[in-house]
Amino acid sequence: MKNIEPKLIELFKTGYCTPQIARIAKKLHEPGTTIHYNIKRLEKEGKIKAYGAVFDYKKIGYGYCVYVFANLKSDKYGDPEEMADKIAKDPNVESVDICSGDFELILKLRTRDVDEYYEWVKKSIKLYHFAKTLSQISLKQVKAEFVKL
Amino acid sequence: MKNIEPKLIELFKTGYCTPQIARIAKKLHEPGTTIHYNIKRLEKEGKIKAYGAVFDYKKIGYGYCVYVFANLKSDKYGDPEEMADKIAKDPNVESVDICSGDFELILKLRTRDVDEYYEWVKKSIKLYHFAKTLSQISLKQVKAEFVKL
DNA sequence: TAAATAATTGAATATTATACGAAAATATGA
DNA sequence: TCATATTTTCGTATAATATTCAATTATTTA
Repeated sequence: MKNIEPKLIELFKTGYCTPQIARIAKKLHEPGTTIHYNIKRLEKEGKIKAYGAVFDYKKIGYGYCVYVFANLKSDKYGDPEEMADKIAKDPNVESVDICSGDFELILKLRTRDVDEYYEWVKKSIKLYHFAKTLSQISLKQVKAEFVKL
Repeated sequence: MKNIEPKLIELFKTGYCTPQIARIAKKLHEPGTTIHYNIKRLEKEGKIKAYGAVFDYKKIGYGYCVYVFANLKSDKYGDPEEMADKIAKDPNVESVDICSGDFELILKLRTRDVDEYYEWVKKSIKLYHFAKTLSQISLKQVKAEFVKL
């Protein structure tokens, strides 16, 4: 068939969704126009970055979830933001945080399985100038993106 | 005024949003009804758990972000899922993962500031039977929930 | 290969978001 | 304090959108 599913999943990761004003209006017992006004303000102020879907990652072939703690090589050590921005573009990376302590970066990574994870690590050591990484594999994802799984 | 904003933020954390079928149809050059059908199937199969918003957490008063690694006390050590489920209900907790290694649990926590974080820790040690915790404070959130911040 | 099941699609309908304007509430400044 | 400006609320009208339905086509199953 047309196999629209993967395209939808890609679009829904960070967008192509919108608030249900009518439902919210009923729920909060306020006029729809008032809800509309308040939402538009939230968006204009930049408080809302995007509307998207939360998936059952196991069911869409991203069941393998790893937290990666990374050190950058000395040439990039002083400027973790440059690498962080580059890593943020990686479609397998759900989150990127810059930290103090033993590691400069904390990543949350989603892949299909161990094999894909291994491929990712090999690629990333070069690409992102990792000096050392420590990984913590999630045995069970109980909650993600504020949604109970 | 009515101060609808906090209510909206609460609703948008895990729901009250919906796909934009018309926009997707245009983007993918497919009929709206086909898009509709495929989305409904994704939902029925449980591949999509929810539609919600991603925020600029700093702007909505949740700018302090901490990764918490936790050990459970011996009485709960053998059954981390029970505690994980309880922690998952915590509105400050964005994610909960059960892990192997030095710590059983990895949490991602969002609070207004250090003070609120400290209050959370004090509460949680008792409430969630933590034996030991290690915290990693995010200095800068570069990406979260697949959205570049 | 026949029958059953699943997926695509257009037309009709129901629902929903949005634009607009008026009124109310709040903030600002002398 | 009062007048004025700005922000927020909200009803009505309209535009846009999702959804239902039924027919057609494609795919799977036996």
